[in-house]
Amino acid sequence: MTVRVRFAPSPTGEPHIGNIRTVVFNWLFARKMGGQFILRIEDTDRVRYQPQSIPVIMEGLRWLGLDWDEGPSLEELRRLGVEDPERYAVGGPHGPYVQSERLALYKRVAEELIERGWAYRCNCTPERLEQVRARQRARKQMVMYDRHCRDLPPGAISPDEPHVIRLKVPLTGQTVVHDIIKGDIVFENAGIDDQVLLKSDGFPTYHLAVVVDDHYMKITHIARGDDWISSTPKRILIYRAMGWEVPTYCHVPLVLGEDGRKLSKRHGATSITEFRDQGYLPEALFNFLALLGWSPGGGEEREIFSRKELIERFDLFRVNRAPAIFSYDKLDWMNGVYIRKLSQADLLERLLPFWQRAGLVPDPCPEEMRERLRRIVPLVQERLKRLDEVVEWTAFLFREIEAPPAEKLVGKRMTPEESLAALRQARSLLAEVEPFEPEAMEPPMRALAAELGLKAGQLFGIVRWAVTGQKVAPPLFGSLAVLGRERVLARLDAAEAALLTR
RNA sequence: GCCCCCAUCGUCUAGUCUGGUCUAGGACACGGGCCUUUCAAGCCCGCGACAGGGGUUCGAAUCCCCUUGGGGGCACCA
Repeated sequence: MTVRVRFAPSPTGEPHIGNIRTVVFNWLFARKMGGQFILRIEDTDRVRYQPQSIPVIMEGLRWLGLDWDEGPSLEELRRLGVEDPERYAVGGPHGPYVQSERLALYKRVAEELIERGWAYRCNCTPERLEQVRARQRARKQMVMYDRHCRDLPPGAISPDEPHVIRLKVPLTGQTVVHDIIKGDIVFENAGIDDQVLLKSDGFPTYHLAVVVDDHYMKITHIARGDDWISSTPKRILIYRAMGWEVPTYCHVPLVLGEDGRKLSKRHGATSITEFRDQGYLPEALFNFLALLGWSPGGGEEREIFSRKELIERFDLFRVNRAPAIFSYDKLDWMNGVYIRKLSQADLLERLLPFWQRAGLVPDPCPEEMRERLRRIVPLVQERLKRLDEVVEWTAFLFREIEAPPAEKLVGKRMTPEESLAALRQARSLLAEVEPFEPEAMEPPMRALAAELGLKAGQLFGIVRWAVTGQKVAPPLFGSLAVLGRERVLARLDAAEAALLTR
């Protein structure tokens, strides 16, 4: 039997990185087992429905390299109003892959459940239900439906009047969830609510839709967050009632924020889009996510794995039982590792949009500008943890700077007069040196420092402040060369003036 | 309130199933040093954990029980 897993997002907003981590596990498992990974859109919540989030979800998956083998077809995406539907259309033999297109199927199953004695119609008003719950809360009882309509005679509620269909959960006995990560989990049926399966608007609830779709789409393994554990028995009951085979459950622990609480906005980036816009590389994020709650074991002490290596090593059964905290620090480190591994040409392409968005480089980028960028890349490559940092590292190379305050132009353990003299000497040296390249500049500049009785760092520090306007900057001579002699001399002159008028 | 899950350095984890090789290994972060034109990168060193208590056993991080702590769920949301 071939392994089939799915990601079934609800289009109610941007996918959360914790869910994406679970998607990574699903995808890895499918690829490892030579199975299929299916994308299904669960748009049964018409209240929270946000159609724009559908392409955002798909774009995020694409960006992270999580390709799906079956998913919404061209026609389905068109009907959803997705822009550029050709880009995401996949289709497949078990469609439609959008739940709002499968309503007749859910209704049929719900009616069959009634016929089989496993469900019943209920026309309790939301007001009454709220009263029941309030009373239960006040008495500190378990909050659940009081089964008011459960034993009404058949036909008491007409199929034509507004009503919902509820699951008729056995009053006694136990339901066991066999979970490959947690083991067997036993639930008393008496504690399971008579869940609504079909809403009065004709849409199914998640519990019905997910079972029906997983069954007809032949899903074999369900790996999802363990916040779903307590509702799993309801679904097992539906499988049994319909005589369907129950898939294998793998409840993976949640991803928490750095304060140990459920990861949310206040912890930092939580959606794929944000991670992309902050300059995380998809391959780094993928590597990091794969290792969040799972590790290859076997004495393996590496942390950096290619996509191929992760597929080879991945094992759903080895996923950790305890929840993991998302560490932005470690992700930053790993992203830096991946940035350093990039070829200069590749890094340039990835940096370009960040420069352009900051308005430092025009879009499209002219060829002579590209030539300059090629010389900048090696200056910053080993300093970046995130691509967006390139803007602050290199802005001084693109824009005019303000002359730094005089006190910054005084070298360590030097007087203003000594600094001024050093600046002038450096200026005349840099005015003459030929060619205006690091290899030609550095030796005479070092000689100059020695001549003035200065450490190289003292002299270079003054020039750095004068030319970059910053204490910290990319390597000095590489920066000077990129800037060009003319602008360097102008900035040195401005610095000299600042020092004189202090 | 009820139900469920979980528990190794601050964090991610190896080791747990198949007790001894664990005076518990690696990585991030942190502290120190080397290198060095700043910052990085790199290299070296250091700090740092089996939640607590009972068992079982010759022997427990590993098996069992209790306590504590953390997390999740209890909708005509997913």
